Amino acid sequence: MQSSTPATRPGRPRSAAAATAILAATREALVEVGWSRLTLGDVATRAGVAKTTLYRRWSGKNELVVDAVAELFDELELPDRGSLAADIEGVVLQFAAILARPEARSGLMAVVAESTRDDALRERIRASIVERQKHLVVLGRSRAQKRGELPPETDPEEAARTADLIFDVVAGAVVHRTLVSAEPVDEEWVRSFAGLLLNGLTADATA
Amino acid sequence: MQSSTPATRPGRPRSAAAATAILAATREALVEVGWSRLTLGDVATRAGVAKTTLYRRWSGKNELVVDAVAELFDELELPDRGSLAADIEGVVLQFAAILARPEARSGLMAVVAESTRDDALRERIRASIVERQKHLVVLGRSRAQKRGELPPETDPEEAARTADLIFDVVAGAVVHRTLVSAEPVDEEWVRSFAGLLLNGLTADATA
Amino acid sequence: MQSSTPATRPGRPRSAAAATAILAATREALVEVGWSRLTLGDVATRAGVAKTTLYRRWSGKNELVVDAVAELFDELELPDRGSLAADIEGVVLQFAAILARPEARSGLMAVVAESTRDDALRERIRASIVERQKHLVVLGRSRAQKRGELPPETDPEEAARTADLIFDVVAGAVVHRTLVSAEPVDEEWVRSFAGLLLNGLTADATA
Amino acid sequence: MQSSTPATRPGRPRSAAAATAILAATREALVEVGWSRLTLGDVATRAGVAKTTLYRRWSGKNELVVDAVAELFDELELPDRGSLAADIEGVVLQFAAILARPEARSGLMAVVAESTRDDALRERIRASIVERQKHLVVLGRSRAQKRGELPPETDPEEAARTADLIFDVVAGAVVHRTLVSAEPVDEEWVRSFAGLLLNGLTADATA
DNA sequence: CGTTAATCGAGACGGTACGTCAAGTCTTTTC
DNA sequence: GAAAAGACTTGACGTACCGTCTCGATTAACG
Repeated sequence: MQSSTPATRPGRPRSAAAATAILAATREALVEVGWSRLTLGDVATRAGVAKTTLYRRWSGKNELVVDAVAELFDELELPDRGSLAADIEGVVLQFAAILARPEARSGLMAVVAESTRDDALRERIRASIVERQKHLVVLGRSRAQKRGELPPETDPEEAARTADLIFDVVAGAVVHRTLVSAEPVDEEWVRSFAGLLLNGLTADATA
Repeated sequence: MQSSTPATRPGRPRSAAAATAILAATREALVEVGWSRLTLGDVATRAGVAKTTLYRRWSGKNELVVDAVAELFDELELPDRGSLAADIEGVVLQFAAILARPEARSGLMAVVAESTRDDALRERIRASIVERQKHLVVLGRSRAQKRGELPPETDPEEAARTADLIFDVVAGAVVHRTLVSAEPVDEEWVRSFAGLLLNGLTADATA
Repeated sequence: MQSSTPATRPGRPRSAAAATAILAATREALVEVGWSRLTLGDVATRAGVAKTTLYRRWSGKNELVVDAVAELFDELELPDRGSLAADIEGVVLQFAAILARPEARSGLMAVVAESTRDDALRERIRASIVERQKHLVVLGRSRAQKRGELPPETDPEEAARTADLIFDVVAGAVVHRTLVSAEPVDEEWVRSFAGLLLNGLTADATA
Repeated sequence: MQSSTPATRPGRPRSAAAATAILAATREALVEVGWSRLTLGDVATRAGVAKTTLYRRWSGKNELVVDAVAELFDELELPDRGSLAADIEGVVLQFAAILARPEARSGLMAVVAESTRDDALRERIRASIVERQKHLVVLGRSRAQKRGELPPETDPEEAARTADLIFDVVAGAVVHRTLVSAEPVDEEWVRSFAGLLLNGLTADATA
């Protein structure tokens, strides 16, 4: 039944603590020196681990940082705030808060940049970060539909396309505001943005 | 008065052709090897120039790539297509076409990533790329106002904030769709996105 | 009396075959990759043995190779060819034949080199290789004395010194010819060398 | 006429001081840590030079050590001591004195060992060390011939073969005595050895 | 028309990090 | 308790670029 992961392999098992320490050390190094000056040797030292141990588990800097950053986004959640507008504002603020942390800022765009020439890396980003958070959009919509704020979807394919569009707009806008425009994602901006998005969605539905 | 750019400095003047050749070589290298494998030595060789010459004019890889990529975005323009929706769709498609080119994909996100820890670099990006294209938003809006599609703005400060918001939403969404989701910005997606944006803007205005 | 090899010790007994396999694997590896690229991990793999087993019996590469090479020199013997000249020529040719084998060439000088900074290793080489073959000189001399080719020795201490000298001259000349000058030890050279040595010894004796 | 070595090549010329410092540092390191623990990084540090500078000029540890050791043997000379016996004893003592120095002991046998699997290295050793010192044999012989201690040679090819034989015997015996037998090359041993050699040569000539 | 001074090419330089490899140890389960 | 298996720490490897430097050789404007 569990044959894919044999109960016990021969030889000394991999230290479970090492992975944790390495990812934490990676984030620590991202905070202190940023992506481009981050070296795997330094990460290994910080984690109290040999460089070879690190290379045994990750194929390089890119993959390591994706995993280290992905854990940050697992904090995101969507508490029910009573209205679609409030839910959007809430999750946007959470997202912005994560992006404000230097370990995310430094690493995220860098691996996205690298992924433009590395399909495996892009897939890893998609699987570890993007897809893992996309459920928030689906959850928010279904709540809004229950509340009657949005009409029930008819075509499931169309629904998936819209979810993707919303995700691109929300994530893209917040990232661009934060990293490119370098302006704060404060309550005022979030209200404007959520208003724009909400009107777009509801008007769009009736159009 | 001529102190800012002295008419003639003593000594041999800098070769005008060199700068052009270097920027072209940079884009060529970006296409072939991407950002992370791009080396200034290679760029110099491609440009038929000594490394010294390159360093005399740019302080490093980041600054060089910003300049090389910035030129790409100067192609953007906003021909009058008769309606706000058509104008938005047109410029989004143009923007997506540039982002589809490997010299832009590889370089743009990378320098943005670097800029999270380098204020001078971020300012250079803002000045060379972001601000230089933001006029498109202003131009589009004023056209739409003339056509009566959008109400005239009352508060100029509010107008500037809205222009920034629109820019972040448009640029962010297209970049995210292209580089993170890695899905094509085709006519269907553009229509959906422009619809969302347009409804958001007009409904927002009347709300 | 059985204390040296207790009939049954607790636990799994050491495999007797392992030592043989390891030494053979060492020689095999010496032939294929030479001393400097020989790794204990590779030897263990070739011998079908875990690295741990190897380290349990030898303290390192040097000791292992000394043992592996020493076995080669046990082939040397001194059949009675009827005259001192013929005996010298015979043993020199045998010695040269062993030195011509890659497992000896690669390993022998390397461990000698290491032994210049490792007294224990030098002693191991002396005991395993040098002293074990020095009896050939003594045997050859006593035969020549019986034949009347050499006068009987008077001072046993002087006799030991002369034996050492002969050994150094013979072994040194052959090694130097083979490994440094990289010229073949063919019959012509052996005849010249044996002639030189024989004249030196007999003239020296009468002088 | 001097086109083989162009007067000035383009680019920054190589530092002359670097080569000197590197070879001296190599010998220093040989003394302190020996061959097997000698690392090129350490040599570079000791020489106050970057590792790359070292690799730009030598292809590896072997070649570097050959050059470093070769310089030691340039001290050898053959002052006229009045008789062939005295000349031999003198040069043997000089040779032994060099071999007694740890920088020679550690390095010499090691590169010879390596050369058993590297033809280019063996050739380098031959050219830098062996051939460069072989003239001592030729010089000693011609002096002895002038003195009437040795008959004039008739066949030049035979003369060359004999010179090679003598070199192998002398160098081989001293090296073996010093490094393998690990016994001192003192005046007593040298007298015995020179006697053996001298008798062998003169008797050989009359045989 | 010959200074003069900054440019240009070339390439060596001191560094830093790379990703790999082997050494020798330690921690598992199996025999 | 020895053995096979393999993860572990350590440290050197040889390479690639970095950004700086030192050369001789141009190349203009200025005197």
